[in-house]
Amino acid sequence: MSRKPAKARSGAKRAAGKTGEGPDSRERLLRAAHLEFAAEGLRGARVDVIARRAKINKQLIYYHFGDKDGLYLAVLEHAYSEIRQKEHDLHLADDEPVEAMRKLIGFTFDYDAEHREFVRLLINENILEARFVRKSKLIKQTSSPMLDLLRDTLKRGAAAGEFRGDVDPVQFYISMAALCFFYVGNVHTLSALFERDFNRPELLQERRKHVIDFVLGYLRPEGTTAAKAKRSAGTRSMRALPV
Amino acid sequence: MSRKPAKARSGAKRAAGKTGEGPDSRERLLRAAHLEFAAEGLRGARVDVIARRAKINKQLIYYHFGDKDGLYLAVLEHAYSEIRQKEHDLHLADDEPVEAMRKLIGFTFDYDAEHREFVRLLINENILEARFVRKSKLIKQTSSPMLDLLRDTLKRGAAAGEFRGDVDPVQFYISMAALCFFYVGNVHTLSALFERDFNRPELLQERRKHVIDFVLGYLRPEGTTAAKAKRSAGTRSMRALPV
Amino acid sequence: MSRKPAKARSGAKRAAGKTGEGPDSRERLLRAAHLEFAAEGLRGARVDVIARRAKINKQLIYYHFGDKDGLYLAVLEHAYSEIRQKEHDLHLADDEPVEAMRKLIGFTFDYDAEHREFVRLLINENILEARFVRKSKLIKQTSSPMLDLLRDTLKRGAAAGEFRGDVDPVQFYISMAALCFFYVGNVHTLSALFERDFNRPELLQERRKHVIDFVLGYLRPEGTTAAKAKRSAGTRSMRALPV
Amino acid sequence: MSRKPAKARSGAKRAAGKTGEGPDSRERLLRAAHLEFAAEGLRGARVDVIARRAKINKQLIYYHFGDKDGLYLAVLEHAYSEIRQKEHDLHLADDEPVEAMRKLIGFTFDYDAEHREFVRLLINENILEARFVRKSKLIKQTSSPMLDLLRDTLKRGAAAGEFRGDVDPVQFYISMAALCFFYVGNVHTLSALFERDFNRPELLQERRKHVIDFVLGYLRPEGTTAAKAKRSAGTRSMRALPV
DNA sequence: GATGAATGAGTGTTCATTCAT
DNA sequence: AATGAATGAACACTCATTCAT
Repeated sequence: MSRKPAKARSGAKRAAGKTGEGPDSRERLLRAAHLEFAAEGLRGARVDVIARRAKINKQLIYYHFGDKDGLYLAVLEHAYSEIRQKEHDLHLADDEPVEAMRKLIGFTFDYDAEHREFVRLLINENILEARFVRKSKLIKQTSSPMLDLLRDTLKRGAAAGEFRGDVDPVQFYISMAALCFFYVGNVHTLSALFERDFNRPELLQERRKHVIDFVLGYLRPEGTTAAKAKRSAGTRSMRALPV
Repeated sequence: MSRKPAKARSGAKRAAGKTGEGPDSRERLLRAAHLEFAAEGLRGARVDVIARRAKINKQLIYYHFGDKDGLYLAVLEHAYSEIRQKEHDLHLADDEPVEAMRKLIGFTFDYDAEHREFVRLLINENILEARFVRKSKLIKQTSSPMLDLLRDTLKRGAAAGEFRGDVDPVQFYISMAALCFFYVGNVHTLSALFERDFNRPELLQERRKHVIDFVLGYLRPEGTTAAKAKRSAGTRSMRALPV
Repeated sequence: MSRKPAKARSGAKRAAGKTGEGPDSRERLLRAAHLEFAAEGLRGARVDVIARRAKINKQLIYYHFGDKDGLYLAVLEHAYSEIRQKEHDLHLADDEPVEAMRKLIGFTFDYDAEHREFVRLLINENILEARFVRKSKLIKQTSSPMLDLLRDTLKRGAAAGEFRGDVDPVQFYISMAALCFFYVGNVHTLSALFERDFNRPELLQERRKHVIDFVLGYLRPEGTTAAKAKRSAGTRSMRALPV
Repeated sequence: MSRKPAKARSGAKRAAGKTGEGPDSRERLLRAAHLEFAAEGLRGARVDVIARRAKINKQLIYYHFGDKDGLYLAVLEHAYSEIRQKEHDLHLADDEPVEAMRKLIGFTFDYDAEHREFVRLLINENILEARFVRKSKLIKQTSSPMLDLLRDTLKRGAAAGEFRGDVDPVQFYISMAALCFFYVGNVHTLSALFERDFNRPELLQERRKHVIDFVLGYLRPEGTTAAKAKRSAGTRSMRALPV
């Protein structure tokens, strides 16, 4: 890592994807690096291990990405891109506010639960004080649409008398993300302290339900019964809002 | 060739505290290690750096703690102990439910915000899959009292008609911890994505208020106005529930 | 923290020999390691010293042999291979029994005397309780032919009435090896105790003669005069039977 | 070892033995050191391990023996002394030549077989090029009587027509020692190569018999039948001639 | 694109030895 | 005589990176 600065080749090429190289060594490399960086962190990850896992020669990493940092950034951008792509396919604006919110929370939870390497990657990026996210325009550009969407949903819900009216969208977004993310990210210490395995499917579902319940419980307008907010807490798979 | 890590010394002595040996190198060592492990993780932390910061000879680390892992475990246990000690001094059971809850949330948030190294340590411990927390009886033993206390507070609040009655204490605890912890732990990526500095004092206070609001909003019994739950959101510094 | 030794490279290549890479760093490495291990033992040998002597980068040792143990094993196998190779070129079976035996003893003595590092290596390997010899199939496989040859020679000699008939080949081999090996291996304490330098050429020759005399003296069939066994005790350089 | 030269306390005291200290910490220390040095060699032996095994404080070693080398020398001298003491109690001169020789060989073999740590110590001392034996007057002084005794026995045997007359006592001594010592010292590689466990009691006895047979076979005067030399090859426990 | 060999700067750990009491 | 704490100098091994082809 940053022992001697080298110039990364890629750039435009990186975005362009495969240029007809072997089967797809670049893809394999990114995948292997993603797993290794998630599991070990930037510093902990070993270039040799990544190369071995991707079944490529170590030098190729330097050829493609300049250095370890370059590879890490590529992995991070790739991971964000993937999510944004999936988000693009969702149409939350078409749903009613409560239903949209339910979907949003459920999807966020599910995505975190099913993509622990991604959660790990974000945790690691915070340990690095977001050094790479800050560097990447690509990543930052894609976060505003989701906030706009959330703001709109909250507004529609408040107008319909289904949500309370004093909700700050940014704080709300952070809270919702927190309720999902924290559980997945801290599952090991939680499991150790409470002496149960929070990764068991039943407990995951229990948590999922609780999170939806928790968020909708907060969103209730003053004087509203919670009962209404309770039906069909299990709707799944829509859209994730990564941190 | 394999080298076998030796066993660490002390134990009883460790708990007994300083024996009057001047500037107390052992204390300095733990403090320096805490900071280094929090900043760099177990693997990333450098034994040399810790020794230099503690102004002791590197070998002394091995003399006192056996190896790097031993030092890490000691730091972890020390960190948990410190909090438990502080908890012991608080008397949440003496307060009314709503007030107690307010204090609890406020303190949790404040503790996380003021002890980022501790938050980091826990994040890192999760990256290690809680390998060390699981190993430590000391740490696990001290988690149950706090859960009992929380359970009791929720029960009292529900009985008084101030809290909803269907709250699972464990899930609730995790959620409350999440709302505080996540903000501190992920402040860098959040700041980068939303392009503002979430560490600024005003934003910290705004978050603090939001978290209390969010939790109490959820706790409202059905049909209750949120207004009541809003007064005096600023009570500070009581008790933290670390993960 | 535990570090796991990596696996060594090559294998086939190792046997294949140099690939034309100039001064052949691998060869130099083995030679340097042989000397260092012989002089200092496995534990006492210093990787840095070996690297310096071989004029290569220390890391290369790990690249080629995995770890210090791997290098030691390679040296051991290389040393045995060399001898076996030399043995292959000798044709003891073509000689008359007494002459063959004389050659065999002389060569064993000479080889030990001229390859003290090899003697040292074996001594060291015994200190290690033959941990590496036991591990190596290569080494074990090549020991049986020489035993067969010895058995055959003894049989031929007995049939011709030149050797006694009750000789156990294994015990005999050990005894012959002992008479040569011990002198070389313990030359320093022997020299100190008897206050003379047993490494002086005349003393070496005296010993050589004595050993041949001793063995042939034992081999005499009952009732035979020793005189016959005495002629031409000086034949040299044929075949060594290392331990 | 020789990192900073320190002055050993002992000297006269060392020879004088205990001066009324604890139970016998000095004895325990020597015994523990003997085992550790035999097993690991001078360099390989660990001062901490010795201290732990002897159940004394590490510093005491430095108090008593100055440094590691001093302790090693003390162990070596102690080991030699012990044997000389035992030798003193034997009265080989009283036996008939053949019987005396038989006893001598048997005892040498038995002593080596039963005191492998001593064998190891000597091997190690040779690796050190007899640096310490050479330094020690005590050790050298005690080797001549045994050579005189051997010379006398050979002379008596030759005069009686029971031994050949051309035997060099020094070479003979070395050969006899070799036949015993080598087997014990190289038992591990021998066992590995011949794929049997040469430490098994039956094989030890077989070897013992062979060695006596071998030596007496050599000693036969010209024209003598071996049969005579064969009776009662099993007499035991008399006197050892260490190297 | 792709590869094997090579390298310098660490990195955790060990060890004999000394200090202060 | 005895002890716990402290230290400097190694030491085996690792890792990101570059060279030559």
